[in-house]
Amino acid sequence: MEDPLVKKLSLHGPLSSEEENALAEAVSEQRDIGADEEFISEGSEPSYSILLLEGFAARFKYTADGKRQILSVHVKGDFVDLHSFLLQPMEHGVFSLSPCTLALAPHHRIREITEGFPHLTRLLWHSTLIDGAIHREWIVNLGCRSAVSRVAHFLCELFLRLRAVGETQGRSFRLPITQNEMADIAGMSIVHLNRSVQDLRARRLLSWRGQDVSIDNWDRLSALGDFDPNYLSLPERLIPSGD
Amino acid sequence: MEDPLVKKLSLHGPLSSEEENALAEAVSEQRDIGADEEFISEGSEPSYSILLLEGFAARFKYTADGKRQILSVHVKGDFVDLHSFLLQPMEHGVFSLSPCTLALAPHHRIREITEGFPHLTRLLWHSTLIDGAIHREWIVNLGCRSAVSRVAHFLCELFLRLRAVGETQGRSFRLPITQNEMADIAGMSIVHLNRSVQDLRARRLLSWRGQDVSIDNWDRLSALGDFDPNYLSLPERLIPSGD
DNA sequence: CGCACCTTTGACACTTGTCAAAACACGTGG
DNA sequence: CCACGTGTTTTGACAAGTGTCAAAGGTGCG
Repeated sequence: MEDPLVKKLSLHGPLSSEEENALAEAVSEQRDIGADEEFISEGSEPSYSILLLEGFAARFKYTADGKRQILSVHVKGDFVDLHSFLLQPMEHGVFSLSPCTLALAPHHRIREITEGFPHLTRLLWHSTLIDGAIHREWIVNLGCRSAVSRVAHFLCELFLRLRAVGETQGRSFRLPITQNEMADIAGMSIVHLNRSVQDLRARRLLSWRGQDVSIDNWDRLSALGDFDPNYLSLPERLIPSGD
Repeated sequence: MEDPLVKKLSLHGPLSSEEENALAEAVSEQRDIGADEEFISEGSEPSYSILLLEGFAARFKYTADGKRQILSVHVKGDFVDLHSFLLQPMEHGVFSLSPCTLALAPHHRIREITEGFPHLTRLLWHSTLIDGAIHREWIVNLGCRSAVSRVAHFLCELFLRLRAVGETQGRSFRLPITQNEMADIAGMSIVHLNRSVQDLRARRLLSWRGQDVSIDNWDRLSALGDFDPNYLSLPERLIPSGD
């Protein structure tokens, strides 16, 4: 199937046709939205989880003094809030970084999966665990690494995750986020982020103009970002070697 | 029952006696260890998950240049690595902050639960989702908050989590961690951490001598730490009001 | 063509890290 | 019971990293 969710879950083992059906039936309606729309709000209690079919989205949270932290960035095939099935109310919001196509998976359908499809349930659970592993890596990123390293690390991560869903061309990909948003990802001011990006350009590790990012030297960029892809649980073949 | 896991999972709804039995049978052997032992290593592929029956433990990860980040702190009743059931190999280590009593839950037993006990499966899944919510809050902590706030926030969190398992006395609790470890939690140097703690003391929000912590003014400490307990999914009655 | 938003620059303040040493606490052996 | 040694906490002085403010350039779209 061309279903991006099926494609993603079966990365870690094949699905039976009953399971594929159950997944297909889990998704009810589909919705298109523009860029920069907050489509899930902190404090809400959604009755469905949202799967990203197209575009980029991000989880976020504001502090009392108005600073925004981006908690995760999501791409095609990601559930942006599968955890809302069991964890209510939402303790963060979700907004679109670009125009997006969303698919809604009502919680009662997911519940039915947990009642009748143990293997599929484990796969869904697994996908939330990878979320957790990525969170942990971000904690290291924010807690231990310098500004330039944080940016490098994030770009390496996103490159691989986009590659896993076929959204890269060679060492390039489309990244529809502003430097303001990137600053909220990397936990720094926009001015300092800008200087960090320029640093990466000056080192000839990266090109980034508008929405087009190109990694000019994977080995040095990933070394600078202290990037070890293990936490993403991706197949070996997706990880660049050499260059 | 006095089983801390049962106690914790049933915070979010009662367990049937079949479910309690299945849980009791999921735990095979029990083990005591000393302080400061790395009992799960990064890269290992454990065949069981570990439940903390007594003591304090922490997940951690080292960067290439030797900095350690603590990813989470665990207390009585926590699974320190339930995710290792589905996520292998470990992308972080786990070590004891104090002497601990551990219970081992072989993965094949957990798998049996997922085959026959959907409700219990959802509860276990739920507990890993709370882990994720805590990770997200730590991301905000490291990304957005000042040094003093980060420390205040962590202490508020731990106080409530300890309270939920009956490990507090009034506004006090035992915290068997060194300032070195606290620095690796809050993502800062030990010197700066020490000055932040002294700042909290000078403001009369906190007493912390040796392993004894006492929160002297909950309202002001939680305000300073920008602490909103929602993400912990704890019952309302555990949250202090006034003072 | 002009407006709105995004990126880039410069100057400066402030937070946090580093290094090195002193003070303190605690457990062990004499 | 005291002396000693090890690890932890605390200090001081200074360096480095990052944030803030304000303004100038760019870019793309209506």
